[in-house]
Amino acid sequence: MAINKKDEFSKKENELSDFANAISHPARVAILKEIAKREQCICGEIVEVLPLAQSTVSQHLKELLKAGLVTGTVDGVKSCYCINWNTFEKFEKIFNSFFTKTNSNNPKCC
Amino acid sequence: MAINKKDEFSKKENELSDFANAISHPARVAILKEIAKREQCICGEIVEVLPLAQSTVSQHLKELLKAGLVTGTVDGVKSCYCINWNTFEKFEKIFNSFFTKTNSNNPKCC
DNA sequence: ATTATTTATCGTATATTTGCGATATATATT
DNA sequence: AATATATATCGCAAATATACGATAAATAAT
Repeated sequence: MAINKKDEFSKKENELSDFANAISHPARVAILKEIAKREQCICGEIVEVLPLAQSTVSQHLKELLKAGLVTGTVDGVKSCYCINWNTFEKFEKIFNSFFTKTNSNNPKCC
Repeated sequence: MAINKKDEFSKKENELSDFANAISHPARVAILKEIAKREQCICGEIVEVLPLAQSTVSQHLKELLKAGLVTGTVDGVKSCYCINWNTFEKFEKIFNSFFTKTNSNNPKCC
């Protein structure tokens, strides 16, 4: 883009969009699903399941880490990833506070 | 990207990531917030509030429409937008079914 | 009829994302 | 020590997203 305008928005707006951005690609949804299913997951197991190259999966995992949706620990040569439920809870709270469905069946709505 | 691999993922994974993608920019979060606050919102009122050009806001609204997060009706020269709560409910269901927090305080997790 | 207002669309520039192969790095195995 | 294995990072190409000004289109006001 010409200029990045994200700073012009509030912190909460950015927190919410950052979280959403982390799950805005089906590969990252699939990765989270895989980790959640197994409770914890070795990187290689994710690579096996996904239709993507190892380096690409590694990049997606890095993004999920940066956004705080997963935690990662090194276990020898292997890397173990888990869901960071705290972040999910935080997101749920922010999400609800923003979009409280106060007037869902308002006749004025189009 | 070299090749778009989104087709390789399931329909549900794509539905979830598409919804998340729609709210993955603070401008779109701010737009949704503004509409939710006023129950319904004329395009011009959103443009007034946001730090973006009219054409840019229009583009963001188009994306929100495409993703089904808002509905839009024409009222003379003006355009009226409302939150489509059905989509939000649908998202909530898919989101919960994917990430059921079955083992949140599992000691195995890292 | 002409002009003003409102919003959508087009064209364009730039930034970011996605994806992969190649390579680096770090631990395990022989 | 040499080799194998697992994962992260680098560099690049291509696709998308973001942003704006200019313009089109459609209705309202004069």
